[in-house]
Amino acid sequence: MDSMGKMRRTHYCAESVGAAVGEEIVAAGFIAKARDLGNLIFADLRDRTGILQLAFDDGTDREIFEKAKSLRSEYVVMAKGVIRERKSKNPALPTGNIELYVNDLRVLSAAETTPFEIRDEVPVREDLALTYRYLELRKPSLTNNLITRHRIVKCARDYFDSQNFLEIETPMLCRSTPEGARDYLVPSRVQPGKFFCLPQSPQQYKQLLMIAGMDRYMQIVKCFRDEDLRADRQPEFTQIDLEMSFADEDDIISVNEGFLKKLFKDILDIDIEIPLRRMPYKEAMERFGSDKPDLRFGLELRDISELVKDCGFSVFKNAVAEGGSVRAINAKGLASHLSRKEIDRLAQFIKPFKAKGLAFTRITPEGESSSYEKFLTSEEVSAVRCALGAETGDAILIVADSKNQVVFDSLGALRCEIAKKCGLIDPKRFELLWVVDFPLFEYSEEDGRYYAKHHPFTMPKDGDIDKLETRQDECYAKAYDIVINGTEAGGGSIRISNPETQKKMFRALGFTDERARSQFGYLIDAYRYGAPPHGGLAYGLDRLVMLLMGKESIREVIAFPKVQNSSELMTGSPSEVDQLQLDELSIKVDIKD
RNA sequence: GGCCCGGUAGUUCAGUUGGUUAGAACGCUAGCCUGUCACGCUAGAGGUCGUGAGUUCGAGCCUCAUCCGGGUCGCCA
Repeated sequence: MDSMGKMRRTHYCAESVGAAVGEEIVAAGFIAKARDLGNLIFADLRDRTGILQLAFDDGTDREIFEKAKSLRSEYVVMAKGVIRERKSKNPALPTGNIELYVNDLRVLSAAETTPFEIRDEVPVREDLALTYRYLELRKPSLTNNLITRHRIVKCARDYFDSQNFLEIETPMLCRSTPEGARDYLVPSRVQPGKFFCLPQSPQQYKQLLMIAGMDRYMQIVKCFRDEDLRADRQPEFTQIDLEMSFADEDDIISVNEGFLKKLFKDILDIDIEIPLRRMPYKEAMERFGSDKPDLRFGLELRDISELVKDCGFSVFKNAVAEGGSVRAINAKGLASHLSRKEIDRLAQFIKPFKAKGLAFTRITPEGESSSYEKFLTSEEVSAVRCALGAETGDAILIVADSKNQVVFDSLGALRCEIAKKCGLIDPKRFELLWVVDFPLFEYSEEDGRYYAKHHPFTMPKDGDIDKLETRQDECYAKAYDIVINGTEAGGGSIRISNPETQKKMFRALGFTDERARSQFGYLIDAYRYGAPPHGGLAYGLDRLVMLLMGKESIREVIAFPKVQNSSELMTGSPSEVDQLQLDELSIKVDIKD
């Protein structure tokens, strides 16, 4: 093995295009690929910026040439040489017109054959890749994801700094509060039997920072939720968290539209039009069956309850009679994509959303078929078709249920599934919108009580404050979500800053004064000493990066992600700990089967 | 906790109705090669078919259990 000695890098690989032909430079990195042609050797040198081709030939010093012959993939080297034009260019490579004609080569570290090839083109089983994540991260695509993530974080810091936000850190060891996601607990050694929890978000601290007069706060902050994982969910994730004083909904939204505009310009060179569209929650549900609608394609829902409430198809009739609805999607021009077999598959697809079935009509040039029209009068059939604008080539898909939520959930999921399967989504397109006017409460039939849809500090709409304790189902919230391509990228609300309103809110949620005081006493007290009106928003940074990079999984934009059972395969966490550690923390483990 | 999909060479995969010695590509090793860049050519090594039971004359293939990974519903104020 060689040592670097006094040799130091002068250029990153991709930067070498800026060097003059004939200039002597030093580059360093990993050997991506060595090609030995006999008396001519090429080696692709890779660093985080890209590839630079190293060249050795019969003009090369014999000792260096022999060393070059020994190069294998992933060897770590430092190479000094002269930039020269290539005899045969490679237009696929940014540095494809030049190469480094090496006159000094230091092999700094050899490498065993890696468990998988370090190439984007070769897919690797995910658990294997994650076990050797440090190798997978060498792949240019993964490297690029982390670089872009860095640029997004920097963009956020720069923008919010320019808008007078202060970045302030909040504690990672917090007080546990029930409701919401499960907490990760941290035992206190000095107070046996007591626990900290890791923050699900710095929500209460940032509100207290407003009361502290910090005026505008932001933080790039890790958050923790002990819930099951998904493609877009990790138990630890990062938020761009912010809060501002003397602000109402419009102020928060407009500051953030400035951020989003800069973000899309800086990262993707896309000009997004602001102000963004705003859509009330109710409209989002009725048109798209979702509170995070993907607006890159149509397939909107239509309520046909009125048209079929008296029809001869009992499924439709009963759904309406029992207080639910019958809603339809016209899959315009997709009848040929949606074969009987495919429709059967879709009927299975919506089962988890509790839909009992999927009614359909296919209108193809070859003929028509329908699962329900035979039960309807010809007037009813044409009324439905007319309402949906159905014509030859279309397929009508209908879900009926006595619970509207079931209809929304299944059709909402269905329209996304159809769009994905039929290729209706342009991957280069970005559709951003604010979903606003959320209900303040959510009723849990299981528990027989209302829960805060957002959190218990969310300000009701002006005018709804008097209804808090009597008509919970009619109360709306000063809350808003930023939705990008059907993904909730962030959300926030205006907070209650009046102690009287907060008291009402707790009562509406069924909290006794004592329970509110024991859980949130410090916060209730704080609002007694002067609180500016304030509100804020938090982005899911990982999701934002994933969306901007067009990635399918959040794991692709996190350096060391966890897998579905929340393990980290590389280090093997979580793990058992030494009995001494447990004893010191007064913890007894009792595993139930 | 439920449902669905997957696990075969270092990697990505194929493997017919259960039937001889389990294949391919890439990678790896060795040799040749002066313009390659998915280099080319020649030769070679490399397999507990995730694991454990069971059915069978015979299991990569069928059954059961289990482990690992992915997707999803519940869950995520």
